[in-house]
Amino acid sequence: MSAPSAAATLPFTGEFDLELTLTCGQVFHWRREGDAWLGAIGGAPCRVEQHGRELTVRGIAPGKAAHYFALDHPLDEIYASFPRDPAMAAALDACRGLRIVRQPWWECIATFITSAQKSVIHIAQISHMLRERYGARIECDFGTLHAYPEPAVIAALDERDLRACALGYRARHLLATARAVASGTFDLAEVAKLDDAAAHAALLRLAGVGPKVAHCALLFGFGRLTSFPIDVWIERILRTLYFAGKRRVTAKRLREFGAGYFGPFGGYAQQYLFHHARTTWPRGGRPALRPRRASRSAAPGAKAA
DNA sequence: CTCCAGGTTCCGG
DNA sequence: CCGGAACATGGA
Repeated sequence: MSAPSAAATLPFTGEFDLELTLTCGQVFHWRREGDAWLGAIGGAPCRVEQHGRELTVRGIAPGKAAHYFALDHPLDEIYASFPRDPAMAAALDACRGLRIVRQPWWECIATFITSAQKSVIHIAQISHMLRERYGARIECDFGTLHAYPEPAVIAALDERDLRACALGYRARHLLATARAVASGTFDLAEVAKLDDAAAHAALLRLAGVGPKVAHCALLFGFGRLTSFPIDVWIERILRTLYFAGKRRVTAKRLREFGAGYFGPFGGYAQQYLFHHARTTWPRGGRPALRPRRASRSAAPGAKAA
């Protein structure tokens, strides 16, 4: 029952960079096929393609795609809210058009539980393996996709099944959280009703969800754009660029700084800083002493409005 | 081989 | 509240 899907054009105001949005480390299952990107949005298939300001989607209702890609986020206002400092300016310059998408709650939480101490590419491998083995198959005219496995499906598995997906010690956490959600002991819809602080506190009750993963879930799943996840990269960035020379900067201090300095859209600022550093700093992490000047500065402006 | 990866949990000061 | 150790696995 896969009728050829019609292509729809998604209008958007401001800037949008599809590739950046899908490869910046907020979501891990999209795959490139030629000029297009294929991925499931919840249980719906999506094929999306961008050529400049022309954004076309197939397989899913245009409105749902627009919501997922957060084409309504006011990027101009968001950028204007960023602090004006050299590090932020460089990150913004490198990441214009990156949007924080609205991931389904469960798959966002589950994915970030599996992300602990894993590289971005490995997180993607785990996500694909879980989807292919246990997720619902989605047949469509541009191929076969896989939804993220429902809580009840994972809840019914054995821990060894999950370890076979390269989850390591995270298997126990994902299993326990899946069971809590599947049984109704933990209600994600209730979390969505809470304010940021209460929602964060509630998520901490889930196995494998600590402060960082809870912030990722709030930012990438629940649309709480102020959430400021602090991972190893952000910690390096803050210590190196914002607390240079200061010794014994406590984790608490970094949290407070991150939650305040970057403003009401701190989550956006965080993602821009994260992606910029991760793609320009050497692995293991310090900025190049002589930051390589952007050799070609023409590209970013070309597709921008 | 060693080091590191979008951390969390548990345990002693 | 803070610092350390254990926890799995694969890529660079």
